[in-house]
Amino acid sequence: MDHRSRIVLAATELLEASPNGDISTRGVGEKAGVQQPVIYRLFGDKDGLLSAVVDHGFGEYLAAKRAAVPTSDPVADLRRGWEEHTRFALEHPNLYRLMYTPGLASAPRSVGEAHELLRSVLERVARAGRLAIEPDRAAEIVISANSGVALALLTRPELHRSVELSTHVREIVLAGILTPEPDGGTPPEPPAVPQAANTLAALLRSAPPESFSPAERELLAEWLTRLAHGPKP
Amino acid sequence: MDHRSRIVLAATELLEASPNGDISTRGVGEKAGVQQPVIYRLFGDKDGLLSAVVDHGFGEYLAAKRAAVPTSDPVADLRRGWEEHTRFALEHPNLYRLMYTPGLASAPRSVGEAHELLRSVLERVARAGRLAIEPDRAAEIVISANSGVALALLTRPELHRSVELSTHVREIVLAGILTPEPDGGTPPEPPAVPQAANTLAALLRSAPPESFSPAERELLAEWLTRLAHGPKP
DNA sequence: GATCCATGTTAGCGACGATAACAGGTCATG
DNA sequence: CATGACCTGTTATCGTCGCTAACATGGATC
Repeated sequence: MDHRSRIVLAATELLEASPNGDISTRGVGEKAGVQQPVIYRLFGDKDGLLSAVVDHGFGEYLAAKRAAVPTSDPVADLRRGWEEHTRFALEHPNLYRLMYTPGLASAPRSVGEAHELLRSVLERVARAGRLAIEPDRAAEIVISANSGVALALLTRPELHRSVELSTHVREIVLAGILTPEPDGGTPPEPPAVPQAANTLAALLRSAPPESFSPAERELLAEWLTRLAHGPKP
Repeated sequence: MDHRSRIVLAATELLEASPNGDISTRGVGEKAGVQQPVIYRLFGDKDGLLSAVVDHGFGEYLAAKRAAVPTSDPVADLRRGWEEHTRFALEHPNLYRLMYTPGLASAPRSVGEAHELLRSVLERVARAGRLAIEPDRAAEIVISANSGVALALLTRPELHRSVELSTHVREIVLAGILTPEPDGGTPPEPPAVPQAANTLAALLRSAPPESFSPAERELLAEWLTRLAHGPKP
């Protein structure tokens, strides 16, 4: 196998296994069976190596995404792309941090490609008459929100890496950039129960009703939370 | 001045002036007129020093924010908080990256405080009847989107650090978590507990929640009528 | 006055990113 | 065939980093 490939592979494995998200060129050289200065001859400096690692790992993800994209429903493609983005971040946290966090001098090529891919999907959405704003701006909005959610899930483990938050933000953002779905008849009135339950819950939190025992208050709060979450769960 | 304060101050200045967002304990010691091991005696390790720096810088920002918050319009407060958050990130990129990027072992105290502050604003929004979802979830959504936009502005300078993108995403997110504005001549009367309970009770009568057993529904209805009758039992 | 603890200093360890200087091999050109 | 340019890899080393052990000092406590 190529020296370059062996180095990138070793660096990738070390990076994925690294607890602090960093690697050392010496460690990479040892694992790849190569002396350290070879890395500097091939990649220039450590940033070059990391860029190559990102391009390698994210390139595979991009290839898979590019191969599966052409559905007849561009909005569904957009939703799937968002979810895959989030999943990739959770599965490769160190790699993802290198891509969507300031610090790396030269932004890897893959990030630009991902942006381009998203823009092409949004172009198709626009051609289907479903996009309310220009695709460039929409791409920036989607990327910002999606990477924000992904980084938040990585940074704060108390969110228990739930994907719910990701889909929730996704739907909010899509509702903000898409035109209303052309489904037949009357547009479905948003259910008022969750909002009413939510308002009452907030009021009760600020002024606990004295006519209720603590246990009653707790049970009532639980029920209101359930109602605020909507009819499905 | 205190040794500790001098060190934090020197570290802050070095961090703000650092091109790669990193500092060295030796440089901090030299600038503060203090030997290097003093830093380790006072802060434990480098992460401790950086946490202290973040708590110092962001603490001032939080204090200013906390002092100015209590407006009568919580939604306006929410908008202003978003914009201040974005502005802080653009003005202190290195500090901001330490806070909202995975890597620091112990998340600084300030981040939790900021989250708490946002949640209290959202509680007020909910009590005004303007929040469509529960405040905890809303806080996670707002933080994710806001930090996502801020980090995107920092990471990709081709967005020319425009604040337009920030306000655009802000309005999309707010539209997704707020109830439609009660536009019209009447001032937005904040609903009281009896009224909110009455509204919810009526809604539940017209659409009984399937996730509740008949007995639960009945007890909930009783409680809501009790709340609708006012504080006197 | 002896003791102890908090604080500060000196010196140094091991690991890091990066580079200079050199060695071998390939290949086109004379 | 011989020679020099060139690509590739090695050895050795530099300066810096985070961090710590060992020692020194000063003031409070009993």
